[in-house]
Amino acid sequence: MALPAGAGLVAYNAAISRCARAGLYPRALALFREMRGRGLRADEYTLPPLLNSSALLRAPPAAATLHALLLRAGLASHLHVANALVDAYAKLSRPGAARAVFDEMPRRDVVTWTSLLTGLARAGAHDAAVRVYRGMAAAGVDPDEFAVAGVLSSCAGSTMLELGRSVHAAAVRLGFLPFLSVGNSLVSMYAKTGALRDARTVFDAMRARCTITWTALIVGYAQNGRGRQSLEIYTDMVRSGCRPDYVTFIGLLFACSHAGLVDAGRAHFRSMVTDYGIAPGPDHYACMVDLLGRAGRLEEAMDLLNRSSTELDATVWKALLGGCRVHRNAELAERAAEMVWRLDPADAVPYVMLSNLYSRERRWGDVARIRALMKSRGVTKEPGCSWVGVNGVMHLFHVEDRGHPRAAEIYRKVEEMMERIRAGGYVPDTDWALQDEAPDGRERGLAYHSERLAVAFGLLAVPAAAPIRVFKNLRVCGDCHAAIKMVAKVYGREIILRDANCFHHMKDGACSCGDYW
DNA sequence: ATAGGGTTAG
Repeated sequence: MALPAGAGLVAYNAAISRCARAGLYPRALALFREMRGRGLRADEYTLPPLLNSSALLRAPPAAATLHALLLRAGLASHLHVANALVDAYAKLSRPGAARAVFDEMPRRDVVTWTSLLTGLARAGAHDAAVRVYRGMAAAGVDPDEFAVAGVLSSCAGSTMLELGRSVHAAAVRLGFLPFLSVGNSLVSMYAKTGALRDARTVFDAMRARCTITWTALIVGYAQNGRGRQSLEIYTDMVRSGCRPDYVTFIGLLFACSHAGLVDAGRAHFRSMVTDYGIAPGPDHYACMVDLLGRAGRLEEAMDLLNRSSTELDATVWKALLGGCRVHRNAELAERAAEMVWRLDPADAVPYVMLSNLYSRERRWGDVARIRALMKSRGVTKEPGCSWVGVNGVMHLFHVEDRGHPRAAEIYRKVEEMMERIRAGGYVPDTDWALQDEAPDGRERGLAYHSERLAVAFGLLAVPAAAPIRVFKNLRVCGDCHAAIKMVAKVYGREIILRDANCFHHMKDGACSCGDYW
């Protein structure tokens, strides 16, 4: 089929490797079948590019077959083969399998550790990834620039600013700053942990920048409520001769969306296609729908979707659902929810969104109906939790959580907070009571949502001069948003709340998100 | 002839 009849093992290995490098993964696997058909056995040079190809093709069966084959061939203890296997499982989002291979290895090097680390990070297991980074150091393996870039990404993902700073210091010491990947992940880490000024400082100090660097900064500014500056940075990027890519436009449209810049968003969407030849993907449509939906242009959003040529995914419809919720369009919301249910039946978001919408409309019968539907379909919502870092220690809170050692004090602080903001004119909005509920499905009051507990603890434990940095795994509840904004004003504190959607820099009673989230 | 990295909305 491809190689001459007498081709030997070395010729096949070389050909397979070339294909894998060139991104011709199916061809690499086909060559392997051909090779086996001719009675040649894979060796330690054959397997790594094959494992890599099957992982990048998202072909778990192929990877599993290769795994079985290398076990039979006695190649499992070969370092490069085992590393490739760890990485393949990591790329296939199977961190458990990657870990199992890792644990069995008689010898590990920095590549082994880094493969596991990035695999965990990719699966969103950032805490585990950080533990791997520490384990590597404990095992006497020095991190290299790959490991540093990877762990910084996990610092960002788990909002560990202090750890991120210490990794930054280590990177300086080890001379890794000139590596683009390290600079890029530093920019992103600082931006994602709300330390935008530090992100900018790193960015300015970088000797070379690439599309990823600029994109990280654009997204960072947008996430921190500085959408207009994101657009200025984009202008600088283009002026500097750097070409935006698919991801850059996601960030850019996201920035337009968060800043409410409808015209700019439309223009950039067009420019992406006409100036850069990038076909809009579902991600871009989701951003555009978000942008138009926020502005109340739900019809235009639907129109855009109807004219789209790509296959739309659940995120697009969830974005539409978000717009419907804000602009209280129940009819369209139901259609959007139907689409999400079709594409991603296990997702709790449409239920929560619809339930919020109905409860704001005081349609309690529909609220009950949605809740029953969710229950009958066995869909469960991820429990909400918030955390706040004090002296490098994360304090985690759930709804009505009394597990913290200082719980009594924290609850007293919440009471005090509520009293003071009521005096300042805050009125509780009980329509949001359904946003966060205990796992047993019982409705709860608003007073002890996890974000309030975390803010109360922040008031107690964070030095007065420092901002209180609170993180939440889901979107902040609307009532908590209003309450915490007022807390920031009444207590004269800066509160930086990062939720699943964006940053909320709250100061003097205002929020950087512009009250849309 | 072989293995690992950084940016990505909701």
